Amino acid sequence: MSEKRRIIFHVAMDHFFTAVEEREHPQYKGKPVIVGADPKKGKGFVSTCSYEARNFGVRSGMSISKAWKLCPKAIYLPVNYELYTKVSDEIMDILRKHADKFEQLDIAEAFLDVTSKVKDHAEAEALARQMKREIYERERLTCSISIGPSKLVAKIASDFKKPNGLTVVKEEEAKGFLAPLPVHKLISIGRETEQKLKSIGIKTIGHLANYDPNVLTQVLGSWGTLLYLMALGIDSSEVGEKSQTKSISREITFEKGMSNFEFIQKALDRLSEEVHRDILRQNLFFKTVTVRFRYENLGTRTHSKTLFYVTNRLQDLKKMAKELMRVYLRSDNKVRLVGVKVSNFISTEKQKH
DNA sequence: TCTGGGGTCCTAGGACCC
DNA sequence: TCTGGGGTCCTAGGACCC
Repeated sequence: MSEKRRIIFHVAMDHFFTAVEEREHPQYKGKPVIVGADPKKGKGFVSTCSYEARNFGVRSGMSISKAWKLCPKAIYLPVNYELYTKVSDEIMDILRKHADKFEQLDIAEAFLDVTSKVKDHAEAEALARQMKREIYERERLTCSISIGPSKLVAKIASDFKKPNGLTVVKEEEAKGFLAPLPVHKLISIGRETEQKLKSIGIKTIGHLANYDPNVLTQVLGSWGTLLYLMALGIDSSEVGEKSQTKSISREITFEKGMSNFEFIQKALDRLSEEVHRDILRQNLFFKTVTVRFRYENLGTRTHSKTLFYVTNRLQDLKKMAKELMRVYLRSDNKVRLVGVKVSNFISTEKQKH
């Protein structure tokens, strides 16, 4: 008996933040809209931009000052997370009810396993269209859906037709579909790995798929094998709800390097308070505290300490952060960034047992 | 080219236990 | 005391993602 082929959807809302803003303010439609940091302050990033803004060369992730240079006439808006989260929750509810298994990736993206809901690709396409229709009717927003045999293929395919796109890649087409694409399209291949692969002559996913996996392992360590499988389109990872929170952190970058001990201490206190609020909200108890310093000349250092008990108390967090700072902070170098992180959680759920 | 901030996962050595 | 092997936890750093 052969395993039933999986049918996986990747759903991505089209330029989500600006689309919501345009819906709320119809007068913005057809104009370049940029959601992100305040360009007057010159610091920070473009979070999302409309297609009209993209025509000026603006991209998400770009520094806001660069966006300002490219398109000073654009409508610049701050990020209204509360609103976007509310809209996102509604959309995710629509998607969830069509899926056997559901996994939200971020505020605007999700994976669905719909294997038992459809009997072939024609039905899968019809389902995708129906979902698009429901989302549009309820929220007046469009999305792009890609259908694939795995999360890997569906996610990569979602770049192909945007906005309001629908892309299908069948299992037998997966290898050929991936082959001509550059390796960085594979998730977890960034700058570093791309360079390493380039140095042994690998530029496309097809090159990777035809390479000797032994050599890949020598160059990249144990996950060379994993990459090789990905290049062949093989990905058996399941669609599933996100696992529990592993860490909570806050950090802040100063305008200039600081050496004033008290100033840094105060910043750490404030960050600890913010982290603590999150801990209470999520009902978590932590064991490990990490502080992070970015120095002007030394790069970034992290220092952590693990308690032999769990706690959720602000005073414990502040005390540990302060201790780590006392022991490790280099007084001979100016600090550009400080951060506080807690991890090693025990949830209250588990504690009941 | 390092612009910010929030995460996840992996590696590797050392401590410690059996 | 170091002879092996295996496992887990702690700490630090790095790559990568959105």
